[in-house]
Amino acid sequence: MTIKKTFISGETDEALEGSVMDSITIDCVIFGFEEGSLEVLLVRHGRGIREGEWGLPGGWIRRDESIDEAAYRLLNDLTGVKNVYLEQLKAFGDPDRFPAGRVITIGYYALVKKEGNRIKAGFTASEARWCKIKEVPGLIYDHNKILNYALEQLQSRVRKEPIGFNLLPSKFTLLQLMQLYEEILGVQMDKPNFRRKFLKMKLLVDQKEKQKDVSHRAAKLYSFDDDVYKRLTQQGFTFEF
Amino acid sequence: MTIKKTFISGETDEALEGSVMDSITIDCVIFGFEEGSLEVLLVRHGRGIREGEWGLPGGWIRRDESIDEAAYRLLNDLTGVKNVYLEQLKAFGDPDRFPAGRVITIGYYALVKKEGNRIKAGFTASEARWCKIKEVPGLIYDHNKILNYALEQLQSRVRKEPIGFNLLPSKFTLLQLMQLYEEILGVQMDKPNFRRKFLKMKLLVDQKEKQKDVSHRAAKLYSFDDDVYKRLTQQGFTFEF
DNA sequence: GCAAAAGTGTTTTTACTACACCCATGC
DNA sequence: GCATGGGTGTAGTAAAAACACTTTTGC
Repeated sequence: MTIKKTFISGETDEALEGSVMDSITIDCVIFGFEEGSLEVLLVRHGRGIREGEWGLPGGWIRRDESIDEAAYRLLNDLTGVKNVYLEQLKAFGDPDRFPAGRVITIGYYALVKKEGNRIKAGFTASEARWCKIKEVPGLIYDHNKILNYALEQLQSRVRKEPIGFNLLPSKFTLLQLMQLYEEILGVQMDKPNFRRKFLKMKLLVDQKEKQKDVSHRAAKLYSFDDDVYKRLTQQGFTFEF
Repeated sequence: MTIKKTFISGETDEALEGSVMDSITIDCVIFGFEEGSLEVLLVRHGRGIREGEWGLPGGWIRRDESIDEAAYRLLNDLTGVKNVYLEQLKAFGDPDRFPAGRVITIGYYALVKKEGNRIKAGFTASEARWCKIKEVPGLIYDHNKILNYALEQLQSRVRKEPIGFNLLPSKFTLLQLMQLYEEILGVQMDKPNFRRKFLKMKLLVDQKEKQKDVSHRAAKLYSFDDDVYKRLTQQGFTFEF
């Protein structure tokens, strides 16, 4: 049984045949954060029965690249962004998850800064759009299942590793950071307590700058520095929220 | 490129050809706990260049079963035990991880109660043995990498879900439970504080029984009941250690 | 002055830690 | 009696939660 190797990517069958692995794909949950809402990047299905329906961006794995490299390549093709946080979720492989044959997919999730970075959805043949996490429609195949798993993983990770910053602009206020945590974890937090808890970690770098053009007292801007985090980690610090 | 579909399992090539998926395998980290030590089940490699070396048990995925089912089947074939805790880790897919061709493997880890359950290592062609986690030798392919990942996952999970019980006899003492946590997490704990913290959760079922034939005061026996946990969870309880 | 968010101070409650100490059992 | 692990009590410390309050800025 040979499966036509196009379903999301716009590359041609001929270019793919033989150069990629059989029966294994990658699907990627790309998270963004804008105006207080967590969002995910969806693409419209190009061909086949499910044409017009939305799904997660995905593609095939080349024979000479690792699965991490494949995920990174696909992500870069779709969004044009580099240096994003990318991590594997796990493999999804129910026998009937893909109608045209037995295909196992390896799920990934990525966190991207949306500041300025307009996604270049036009790179592939498919249309792409950001969708608020609470408004995600029914997706093709088992993509809702993959998305839910990605959300759980994000909720779990964000409390144990300082990865939330990957969704914020490089300079951000403490309130933005708190709202990000509130949105991801689905909880309400106390502003004063959040400030103290985060500042006590000495993890944030004071940018000696303030917000501009806001109709209230301007907040200090901070940034996250991975070197600072590494230094603290070596001193025995463990991030936990 | 066709890869001979035998490397750990003793099944014949002929029986496998066509019935299983290409280029995707499963490898399973099976944890046990005995005499205060965490152990892992290793099998001796049957054929090929690496003959005689040790590795993780693994096998192929049939075209009509899910990957979870495949892992469960392989686990049952090797150990004979059922109703074990089994969870996927992730996919491992460096291009050169498997010398005879491009094969992606999906890692699983299992927790088994060793009480009485002698493993039936003879079921497959390979020899099998339990190995203390601190004495694991160099393994074939990337199996040490998979094992390390499994250990990290176990350490992470055991603090957030009550899964440690799957490694203990169905009736156990609080000290046994504490030693299990000490061994898995690699820390020393305070006995009185451990007792209180665990008992306060109201998660353990008092078996109204005591140890016998011990040369010290006999300890109460407890058991873990999944229904009790579910009930507590519904009431808003979240396990955390 | 008012609204809106920034930022500080303080009190209360809760959880964690580190011990000291008594209990039961086999040898 | 003593070694071994079972089990309880308690004081001190640190963290988390709740909430009142002051500050800055644009309109």
